Amino acid sequence: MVENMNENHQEKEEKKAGLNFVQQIVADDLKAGKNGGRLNTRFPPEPNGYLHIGHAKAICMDFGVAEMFGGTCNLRFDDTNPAKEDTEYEQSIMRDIHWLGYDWGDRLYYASDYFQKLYDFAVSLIKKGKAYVDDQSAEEIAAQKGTPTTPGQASPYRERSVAENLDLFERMNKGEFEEGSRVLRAKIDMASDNMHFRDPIIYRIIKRPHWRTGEKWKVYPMYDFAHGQSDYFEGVTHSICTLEFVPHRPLYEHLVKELAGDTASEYCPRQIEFNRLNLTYTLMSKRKLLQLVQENLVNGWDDPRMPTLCGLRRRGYTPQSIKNFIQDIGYTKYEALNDISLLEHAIREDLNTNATRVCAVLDPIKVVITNYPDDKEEMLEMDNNPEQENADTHKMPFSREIYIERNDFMEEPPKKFFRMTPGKEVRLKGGYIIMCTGCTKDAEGNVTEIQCTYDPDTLSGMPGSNRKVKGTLHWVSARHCKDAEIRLYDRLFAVENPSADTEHDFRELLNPDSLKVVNNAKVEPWLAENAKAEDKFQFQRIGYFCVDTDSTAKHLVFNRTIGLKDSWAKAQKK
RNA sequence: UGUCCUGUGGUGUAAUGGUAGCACAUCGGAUUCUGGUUCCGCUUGCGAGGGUUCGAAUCCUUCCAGGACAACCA
Repeated sequence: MVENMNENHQEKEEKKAGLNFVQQIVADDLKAGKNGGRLNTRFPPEPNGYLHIGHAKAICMDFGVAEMFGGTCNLRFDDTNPAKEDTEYEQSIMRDIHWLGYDWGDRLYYASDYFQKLYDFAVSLIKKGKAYVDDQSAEEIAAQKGTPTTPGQASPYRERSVAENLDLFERMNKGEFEEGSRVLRAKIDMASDNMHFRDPIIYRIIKRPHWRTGEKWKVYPMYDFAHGQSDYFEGVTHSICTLEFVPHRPLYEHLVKELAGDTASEYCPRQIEFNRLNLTYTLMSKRKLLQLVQENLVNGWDDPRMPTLCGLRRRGYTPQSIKNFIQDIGYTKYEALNDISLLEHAIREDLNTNATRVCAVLDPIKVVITNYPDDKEEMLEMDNNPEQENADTHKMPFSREIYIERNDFMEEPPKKFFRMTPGKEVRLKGGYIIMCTGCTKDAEGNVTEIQCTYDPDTLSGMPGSNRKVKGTLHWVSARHCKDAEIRLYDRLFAVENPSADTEHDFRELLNPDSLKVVNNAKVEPWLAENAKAEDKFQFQRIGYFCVDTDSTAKHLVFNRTIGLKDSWAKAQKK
């Protein structure tokens, strides 16, 4: 009995220890019965751009914590700025969330659905003398705001009468005034230590149709006047966001309390902030990513070099690898810079167990097996995946002439070169052991062809194949192979932390070698029939590759997701 | 020089007053029909000082360092 209790106690301790700080807060709130013991989170993107891996971190938190504790998660489009938003982004956001494997069910919301309620709330604040219309320009208002160390000054319009404020705000929304000529401000405290309390602007005029509400509104609420209230309207209990909103939290709470009034003790949403995702050799700034797209420095939002979810998808990243990576880096309040090798490890790990093995030669050189009959061909059995117990096999043709990788041959090799060189044997993956007998060179001394002989008793699977041979090469049959275009992607930026470099424009820091196109690669013929867009393969001894959306049976296109680790290349660099 | 937040190996992250652990990276070695995978091992850490305590990464305090905040963006 005592032992049991100890075990139970330990289990609880361990469970708590495994939770990140947000999950612990949620667990504590649930245990304390806050908000009736409910858990409701929300993921609130503004539909003004494509989601990137930083958003994936938020999605995994918002949907993940709801999943973990049996709560629900709303998808709410924070569409309070018609100047920047569009349904194109809305659609891509929904697709990417689904791709990651999360679903909001029937809990799809839009801040624009609350425009009337928010307007009414603003009117009620005016009536209570807690909001006023300011006729000053943006510059004047900014000048009066003070600095973090010096208090602000009151606007000359701060003490306008309720009647005048009501009248002006109504007319602002009728379109009687130009954009920028008037704003509605909450009257709070121009001397507050928190800049967000110095009479924040809560409504501005935007005379542009909203993608959902059309011409109905001429005034639109600011983030601070929409977010907390939207959470409140939806019954959100935990409003989880990133660290830059920490200084907004007091205002969030201030306005929610104002809205809830006496009922705030029964239900009140709570904002919790975690660190955003920063990755080496890339950027998360939506503005800068947009610039790369607009200036054609990359080929669109889904360029495989982009940290966007559609880019990562096209690059060959799997949802599971992204989730695993996010799990690995964790959630804290420390603004970390995560090494991209963690992401690379996550996708290698996933693809190692799941990607089908094939042969592809990126830089082909012809090898003639001089003692193999010209009219003969064999279909060899190739393992699809040695990491899986019951993986299938597929056939690959072998014939007298094959291609191997140019750098798998050296006439005068360095030490520990376990590849093809005159007088030495190597094994052809899944095929015969062959011995190099010589090579042909052109006038400049470049090798144009290699000659070998094969040992007929050494086909894979036959008893004679058990001989120890140091090197194993990938290859394709010259007569049967297909041409392919291979896009070799590398890190987008040449420097570890492009955001930290204040001396250079970020565009100067791009990696000039982030894309290399190989047009004359040779791949085994099985791929021509079996490679569909987004399929993932391991090109043996090279790396992981994904069929591009541009690919067709006639013109195969593969994207390199990530290379295999290469300890030989690494050793050569030393 | 205001308010708030944050400092644990190279990077990221555990620890909930009780042996500083894990992952990635690095470097060795073993295995291997992928120089991959797998396996084994090494190196490297609590920002600094003071205090409370039998005992401090953890609590208090001072200092140091980094970051956020002054959009009619979210």
